Amino acid sequence: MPELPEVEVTRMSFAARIEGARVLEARLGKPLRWPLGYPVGALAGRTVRGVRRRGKYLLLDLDQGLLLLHLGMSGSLNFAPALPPPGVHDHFELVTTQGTLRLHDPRRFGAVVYASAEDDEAAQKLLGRLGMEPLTEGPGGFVLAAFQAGLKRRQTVIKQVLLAGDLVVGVGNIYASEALFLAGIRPTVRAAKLSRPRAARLHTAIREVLARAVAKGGSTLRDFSSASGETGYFQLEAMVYGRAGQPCRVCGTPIKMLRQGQRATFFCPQCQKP
DNA sequence: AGGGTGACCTGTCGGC
DNA sequence: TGCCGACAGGTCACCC
Repeated sequence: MPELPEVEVTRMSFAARIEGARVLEARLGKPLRWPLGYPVGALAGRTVRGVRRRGKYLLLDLDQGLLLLHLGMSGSLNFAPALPPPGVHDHFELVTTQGTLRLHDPRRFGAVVYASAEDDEAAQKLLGRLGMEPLTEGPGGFVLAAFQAGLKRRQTVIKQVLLAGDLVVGVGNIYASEALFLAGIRPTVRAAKLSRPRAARLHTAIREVLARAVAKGGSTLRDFSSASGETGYFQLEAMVYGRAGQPCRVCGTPIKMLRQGQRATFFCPQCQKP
């Protein structure tokens, strides 16, 4: 479910409400992708300073240390003054003075990891290799020249480079197909072979696709709901994702599907040039 | 070091 | 209706 837009929408839906809250109790359910790396009981008494996002990770800053949350493939967060009793797929809970934050994650590819600081080993193991933030402007953000240079270095197919997350973060399987469509680039082109203008168009397309999805409230196709429980955001009309065999919304040519690294890729053979 | 593959885990959907 | 395989939004450890 979550790519960058869904994670960002989730963040915005509870960041202000949890800020300043004191942790009363923390609970773990079934194991997630990694252990918390800290005694869960020791989180009681901490104060939540705020919630940031890095790639698809949410960083819950505490007055001492921080929690890194990842939603994996199937995770979602809920934050409310009171929640119903936890279900079988609720695997982490932070009860605070301002409400309870709960992670629901059937597949358990998600994670909650404690780090004493953002630059400590536990945090850097997860954040250390992440690429540029696509929605951040200026130095330290999604710098066009750095993106173009990064692409030049990669012999792999462009779709895989976008998914890898070490050049630019947050582009998942759906938005990778969508961004490449918007840029008119065939997903099978070798990254290094993209001309500078085409790379620039892709740079713009990535920002547009992600920003639009954030503005629409996180639009990934199925069952996304923000941490305030708002659901039903299916507005993103996918141009290509999941539309194999259907006519391209621009030119009418049937959309094609192929598999790259065991993941489905969709493209328009007419609009997207090799 | 970059690139490719399998692994993690559960739910859902389509076909027989 | 029941069963079974394919597939799903992510990413890492591991090989070459």
